[in-house]
Amino acid sequence: MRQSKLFGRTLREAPAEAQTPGHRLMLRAAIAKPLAAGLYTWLPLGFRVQKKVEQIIREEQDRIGAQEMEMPVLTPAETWKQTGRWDSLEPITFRTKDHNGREFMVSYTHEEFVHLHAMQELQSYRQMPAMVYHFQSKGRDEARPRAGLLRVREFVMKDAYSFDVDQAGLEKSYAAQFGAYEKSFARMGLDAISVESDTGAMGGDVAHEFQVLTEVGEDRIAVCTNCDYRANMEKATRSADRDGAQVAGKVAAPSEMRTPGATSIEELEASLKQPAEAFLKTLLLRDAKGTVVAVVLPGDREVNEAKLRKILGTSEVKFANDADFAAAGGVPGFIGPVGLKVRTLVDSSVDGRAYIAGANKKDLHLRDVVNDRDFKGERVDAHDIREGDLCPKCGKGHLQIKRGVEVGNIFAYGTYYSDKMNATFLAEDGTRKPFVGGSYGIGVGRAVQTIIETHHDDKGIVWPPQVAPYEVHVLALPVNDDAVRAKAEALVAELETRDIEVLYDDRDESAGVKFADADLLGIPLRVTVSKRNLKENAAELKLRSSSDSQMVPLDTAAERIAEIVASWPR
RNA sequence: CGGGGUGUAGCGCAGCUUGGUAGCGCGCAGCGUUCGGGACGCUGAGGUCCCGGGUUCGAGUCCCGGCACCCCGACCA
Repeated sequence: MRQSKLFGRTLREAPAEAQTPGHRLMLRAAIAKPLAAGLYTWLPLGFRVQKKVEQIIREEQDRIGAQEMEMPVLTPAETWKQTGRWDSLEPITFRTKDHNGREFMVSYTHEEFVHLHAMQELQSYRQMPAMVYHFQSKGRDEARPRAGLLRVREFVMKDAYSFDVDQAGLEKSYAAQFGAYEKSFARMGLDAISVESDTGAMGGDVAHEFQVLTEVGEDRIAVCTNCDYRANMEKATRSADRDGAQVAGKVAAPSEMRTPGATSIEELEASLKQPAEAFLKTLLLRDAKGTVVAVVLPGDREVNEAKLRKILGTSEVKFANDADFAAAGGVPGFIGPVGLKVRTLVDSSVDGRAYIAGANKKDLHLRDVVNDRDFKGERVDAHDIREGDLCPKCGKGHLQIKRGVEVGNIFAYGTYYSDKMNATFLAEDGTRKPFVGGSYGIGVGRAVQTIIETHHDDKGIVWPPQVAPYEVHVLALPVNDDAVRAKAEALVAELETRDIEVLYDDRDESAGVKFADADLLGIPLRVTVSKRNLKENAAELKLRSSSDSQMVPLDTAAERIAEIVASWPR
């Protein structure tokens, strides 16, 4: 490919909207360009990277026996209505109608439709296990697209679906996908770790996310310093780090104390000279239906909304209003669990000690409040874990909070969809049984930008060879020198006959511009054919990932380059 | 959806306070000199100043309304 003809120019300065390093480099190196908020066009260089990433995923899916197919982007409403997701996905999906008024959704995911096909194609247990996948665009009307390709409104996902006869089969399929994911991400140069995750809109119980730890990520991940425990914050738990021994017997009954104007934990800490953990924090919240619930936590803990939503089975948790307070018998600023007339959830981090809690009377708190003696509630895990908490798995290591980009996820949802859709097969015993399934997604564009986020230096991208848009970048210096141009073009031609992917910088630009652009584009091997090098009848070879270079005789340069390219991982 | 910010040439920005013929750098085109780390000179092209309404003799600038984009949060895979 002649760089002078390349559709896509490099930029010396990044557009102002670009925030993360990868986003800036993606725009400067002409990988992809925005069309509207959260909608991106792949330019030719980026398109090649996307296709290479897809090919790696494809090979690993094929290796575990998944079969590639393709389902449409536009999907009919009736099927979504069978599983209830037509309504539940309403806020974040794009919808349209055909000329007859029939409703469609731009596919958000394809569980419903792959089940529809499975019902027709998989009639007998003999045909399972079965796995299919496709690369297809997904539409998601994100409230806030951000950071280039990291969160967009339309993107290509590899989504795979497994169908098994029972739970044991599903576990095998799940493990196979897990392995394929590890291989896929490693091959594309991503250091992805698996973490336990919430199942969100997909339903089911078991789920893992594959996260690449980087500061630009928007997910928060708890990672143990000692063992392999890692979990998304919306799922992470911790080991109790203090003795929860019941001490109620030695503690006096609650007594009132005056705390005028102290309506927050901070004010109580200051006025009573006690640490935050000596207090009980009581939150009065209401769910999407307006049902009110109280959540009791130690004063030094925050509630995790994702956990709470899951516990309550609701899509939304808001603070209660004045009427809710009145109905529950609480006073804002002085609310406490004792005597509260509302469903009460007590977080697992509340232990047996004597706490100071709101008295549900203005300017009054209670001291010596003990859980399960002075108040009772359902025990739940609804708190945010934080840096330094004890690992729930090994009990020795401490948890660190890191940021990550979710590049893939796998869900074992079981019969969640087949039950709702009555999707069954004929089992060995002659009865009809529901498919036991899982779904497995990878965001291709997000993976590409994450590769850039984690493979660059101050000059530009440093592509892992396996996904680089081209393998070799040949620079002619200067291109209007007849001898230089002739030698460079001969070399390019020879490399291309060896099936090496070459970008040839034939632009009439200065050396500085060409070297700077080569660094920016990040093609793994740079080959300079110049007037200077020609005096020694040599070409200079330099790896983008290294600062060293070597001179090789021109007549054996193609051979040497082919060796280097052949040595790269595939 | 809440909070904040920004819309002026392909990109980065100034001009707006105090209304009076739209600028700078990079990039782009032509010519010449250069040619191993973002060269130099000369000439030139390129703008519905986000959109609509208003005030005014006159609006990029002031007022009203809208839209778009970015950031933080909420939400979300």
